[in-house]
Amino acid sequence: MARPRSFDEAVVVDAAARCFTEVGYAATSVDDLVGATGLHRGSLYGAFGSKRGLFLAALARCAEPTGERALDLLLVAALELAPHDEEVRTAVERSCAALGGDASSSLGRRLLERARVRSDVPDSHHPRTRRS
Amino acid sequence: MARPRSFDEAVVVDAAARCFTEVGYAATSVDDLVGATGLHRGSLYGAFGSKRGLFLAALARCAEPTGERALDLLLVAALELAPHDEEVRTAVERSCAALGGDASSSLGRRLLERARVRSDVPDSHHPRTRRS
DNA sequence: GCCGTTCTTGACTGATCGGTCATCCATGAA
DNA sequence: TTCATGGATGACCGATCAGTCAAGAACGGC
Repeated sequence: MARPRSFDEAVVVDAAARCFTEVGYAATSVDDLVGATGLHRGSLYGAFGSKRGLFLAALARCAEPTGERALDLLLVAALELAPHDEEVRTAVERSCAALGGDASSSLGRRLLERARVRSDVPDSHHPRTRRS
Repeated sequence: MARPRSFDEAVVVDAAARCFTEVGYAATSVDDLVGATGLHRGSLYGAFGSKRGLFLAALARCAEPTGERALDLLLVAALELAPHDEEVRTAVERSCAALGGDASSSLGRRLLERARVRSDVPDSHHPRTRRS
């Protein structure tokens, strides 16, 4: 009994995740999320409680981080929220464990790739090394 | 001729950098910067033009990134601004070059350290490995 | 039909945002 | 002593922020 939800939670959370990864957590406004998800503020708050709640939902969906987007969300979580948010920190820890021992280098590589910074010497470890 | 500056620009920029690294760029308000630097808004804007200008000044001071704080500022720059800000991207690139070929792993390691995420298995690669 | 429950809608709030500006003040030159 | 210059001050601005809520709508049960 009661009115059913008119949206697919997974689709909404994915749209939100796209926002968060695009410009970061703090720079994403609830109006942005409203626009991206198609939901109205009330529904968004009814379903997720807060901007942070929606972010946590998105983060929970990359417990097994696969693909760039998941890695980007992990970056945002680790840099913007984890240092001052225990719950986010725990979620990040879990995702990193799933990434294996080289989590930090995967994240570092993706960080610079996302920033479009060319600094990772692609196939040699020393600038000195010459390749034909 | 004219009134001399009453503040040391280096000190002000360092104080600002501390803010930015503490909570990130977007989450740092100009009021925070006013509080941390001791300057008034007008002076801050007179000297640096904008919040972004102050950030750029801070970033320029870690062209040779030494220490955690410089690395943290680099992280913030790379994640929050570089993807959509050409000038920041260039500055990050320069600093990364100074970091050498393992810039991405240094940043990745520091990212998780700062987030207080224990995921870098310190002296074994597999969780299976037992330690006495 | 009617009711209880849950979801939807969007107007609304007070707080805070980055940035501006008129006014005042300290200085060195004349 | 007067003046031009540029820094200091803090009140002020419109825009935007995250979050709330009263009203209406869609359902299942009866």
